[in-house]
Formats: sequence, structure tokens, C-alpha cells
Amino acid sequence: MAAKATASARTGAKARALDFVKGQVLTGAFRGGDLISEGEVAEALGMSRTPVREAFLRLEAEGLLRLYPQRGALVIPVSPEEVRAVMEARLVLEQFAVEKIIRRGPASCGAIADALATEIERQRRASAESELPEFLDADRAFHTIFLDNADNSILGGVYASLRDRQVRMIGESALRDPRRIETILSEHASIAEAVRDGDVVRSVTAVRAHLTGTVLALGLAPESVSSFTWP
Amino acid sequence: MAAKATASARTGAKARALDFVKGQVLTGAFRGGDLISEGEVAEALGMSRTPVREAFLRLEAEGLLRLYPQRGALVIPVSPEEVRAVMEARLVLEQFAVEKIIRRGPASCGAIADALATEIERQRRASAESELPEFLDADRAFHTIFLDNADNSILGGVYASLRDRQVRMIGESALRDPRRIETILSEHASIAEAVRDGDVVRSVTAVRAHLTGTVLALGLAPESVSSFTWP
DNA sequence: AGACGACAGCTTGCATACCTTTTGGGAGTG
DNA sequence: CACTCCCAAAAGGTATGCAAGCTGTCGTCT
Repeated sequence: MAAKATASARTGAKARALDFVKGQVLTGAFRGGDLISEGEVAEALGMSRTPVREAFLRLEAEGLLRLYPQRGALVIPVSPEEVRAVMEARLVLEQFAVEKIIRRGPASCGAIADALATEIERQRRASAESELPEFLDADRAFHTIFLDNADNSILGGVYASLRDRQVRMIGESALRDPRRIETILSEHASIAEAVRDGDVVRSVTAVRAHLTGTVLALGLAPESVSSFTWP
Repeated sequence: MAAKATASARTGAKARALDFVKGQVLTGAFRGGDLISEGEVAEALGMSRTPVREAFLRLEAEGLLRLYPQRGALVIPVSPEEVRAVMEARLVLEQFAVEKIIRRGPASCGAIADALATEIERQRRASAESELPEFLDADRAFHTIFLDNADNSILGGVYASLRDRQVRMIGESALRDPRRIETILSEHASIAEAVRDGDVVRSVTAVRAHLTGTVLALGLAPESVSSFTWP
């Protein structure tokens, strides 16, 4: 549900307001701690407060804003605690999804591995051409594959909102280091390989290692993100 | 700080609308498949459409309604697939929480076990007096203890919304059988005991068994709810 | 100088009015 | 008899107006 950026004109003012505010928050144009008002955004977009109001409400439910009565909308500042919680949640969900997919049998493993390989290739190309947005989108797609194929729309929806938040808190900061990009590609490849082999333990381990790497790149203590310890 | 005796009146119309619609959906007064309109609810509550609209929006985000443009709000019918997804998600989250809590050490295990025991006692009393709402509330409290103590507000929030949905889909149907109540109490006791002992494997196993029991009581195939298979 | 209080400006909360879209039924036609 | 077209009723989408609440400030009193 996150990627409908360009469908603005046709889909009513509400969607436009939602995309706009969400975009501003995710890209950091609205910074954490900022207090924004409905009228402000409404005027900027040339619409009335009503659609903006609905967008605010939605974003509050998604955890990006906090609405203070009669005061305004606070862009929730990213706390280290929230980063930790998001990464931990991602770990739990991805671990679940990977294991479930693999246990479904070798047939589907192949298909998934193919999909993963496609995204890795896209990411490699983006990396070579220094297309950061494309790289990030491919990264998102890569990880989304698991949850999209885990046959659980509820957890899939939760995961999507997690990714939104993570994009915001991490941004490109963790990718400043070119070596990090290489590492990501390599870890992704390991995951895809383990999935293709249908090896549950290796796949889960690879996912854990990858996310732990991200946690480290964010400057957090790896122990802070506990989860299932595995056989 | 002031008393909230007049809570329903003091809190705005938005909250009243939200409580009303949510209540109607959860209790089944609005049935799955019903198409309700803003004006309808607004008139019933003696307020304008605006607060009702906001309530609808919120409930859509929570997964209870689906808004069709220019048509109305559909009360999402409970599909077997959704029941399965909810139970699977609960399993994933509770398993995560229990394991994390126990790994924190014996000290906190004791405190948690005490809290669990309190709720079990409340449930036992409610059962003896045939206070079904009280029983359900204690059940909710029992399970919520895990997620509330797992130090992950994000997953905690997800879990809370899951419980809401489950209440709606299950209702009291699964409790028609008095033997089921006995089973629940016994399974809860097993969980609390394993937690007190700080035994990870036994605790997780007990949680799995309990939720699997619920799945069975709902008439679903137990294999349909896959999750981590454990050592 | 410091503290207290009233006021001005901004914000949201809710109501109301108007516009657009959807849809269901009825008249007319093949 | 079935199909199509058209229109009117109804619902949501958006805009706007007004009331109420919170903040910060400025002036006055002690």
C-alpha cells in the first residue's frame, strides 16, 4: 500500500494529501518533532482542510504522527527505542515468513528464489549506476517477497507499515558506506541461495545475519534485538 | 486530572462514534457483509457526519470496515482465511514474547508468573460464577501480559488489534462447551507454571498447545496455522 | 523586578452546504 | 420478453463556516 506515489490526480484529494504528508515525513522534509497543522498543508496543496484531516488521522494510525487536540500534529521523532522495536519486529516477521515458505516444499522455493534473484539483479544494477532510490526500492521489494508469499495478509500489512517507518528512520544514512552496499548484496545472495536449496536452518540464519548486520550498521547493540534463538 | 465521570459526554463526538460503531461490529449488531452509511450512524447518534466519517476511517485502518468510494462502508465479513491469519499471527507474536521474556532471566519470570496467576484466578472465579464477559476479559488480560512485557510497543499494538478482531470472529461460540473452559484454565495454568520455572522450551510449547487448542475449537485444521517448528 | 492575568492568534472540533459519482428503476425499443 | 438508455435519488467527497481550546505574550499590579 506504500507505493502509489504517482496516482495523485485521479484519486481524489484525500489520496493526494496522504501521499504528500507521508512523503514529507518519510523523506525528512517534515522532521521528527515538527508540529504541523491541517491548514498549513491544506493551503500548500490548494485544497480544504477536510482531506488533510483524514490523511492526518490515517498517518496517526500508522504511527507516523501523533495528534494533539487543539494543538496540531506532531511528527513523531524517531527514538532509538523505536528503531530497535522496528528491527526486532522485522526479524520476527521475516523469520516467520521464510520458514513458512520453505516448509511449503521445494517447488515454491524455486519460484521464490527466482523472484529474489530478480530483485538482487535489479539492486546490483542500481548499485552500479549509483541509483540510490532504485536500490532502496529493490531492497524493499526483496524483503517484501517473503511476507507477500507467506499467505498471511494481516502480517503482510503489518510488515508494509514497518518498512515505511524504517525507510524514514534509516533513510540513506546506513548506505553512506559503499562497503555496506556490497555487504547487503552479498547477504541477499546468501539468503536467496539458502532458499533455493530449501534449507530452513540456513535460510533463517541468513536472514538473521542480514538483519543483525543492519542493526549494527545503525549503531545499535545486536543483543538489543532478541528473537528466537535457533537450534 | 479531573474526574472522568461523564466520559462519554466529555470525550468528543468522534470517540463516541468510534465506540458505538466498534461496539456494534464487535458484538455482531452490525453483521459481516452489512453495508452501513455515514448518515445512518450520524442520525442514530444525533451528530453530524464528520465524526462518524472519522470513526469509519479509523475502523478501516483497524481492519473492521472496508470503505467503498461513493457507496458505503462494508462490515468486513469474517472469512475462515482471516480467522486462520489472525490465529497464526497470534501464535507468532505470543511465541516471540514468551521466549523473550523468559530469556530475560528468572527474576522477571517470577513477576510475570505472578501476574499470570492473578488473571488465572480471576478467570477461575468468573468461570465459577458464569460471568462470561468477565471470563473473556480475564482471558484477554492473561494473553496481553506477554506482549505488554516484551518491550516492543509496535508488536504490542499489533497484538491488541488482533485481539479485537478475534473477539468479533469468535465471540462466545468457542465457549459453548463448558469443558472448553476447563481446558482453557488448565492450559493457562501449564503456561504459567512453565514460565515460573523459566523453561523456554516448555513455555513455548505450552503456548503453542494452547493456541492450537483454540484453533481446533474453532473447527480449523491445526496444520493450517504453521509457525516455527521447534527443537 | 517578578508574578499574575487578560487578550490575541492559532489550532482543532464539529456542523452544514454543495458537488460528484454511483446506482437502481422505469420507459421505450428491438 | 429482453435489452438499453436515461434520470432521479442517495451516498460519499469536498469545501466552508463557526465555536471552543490551548499558547504565548504583553501589560499591569505588587
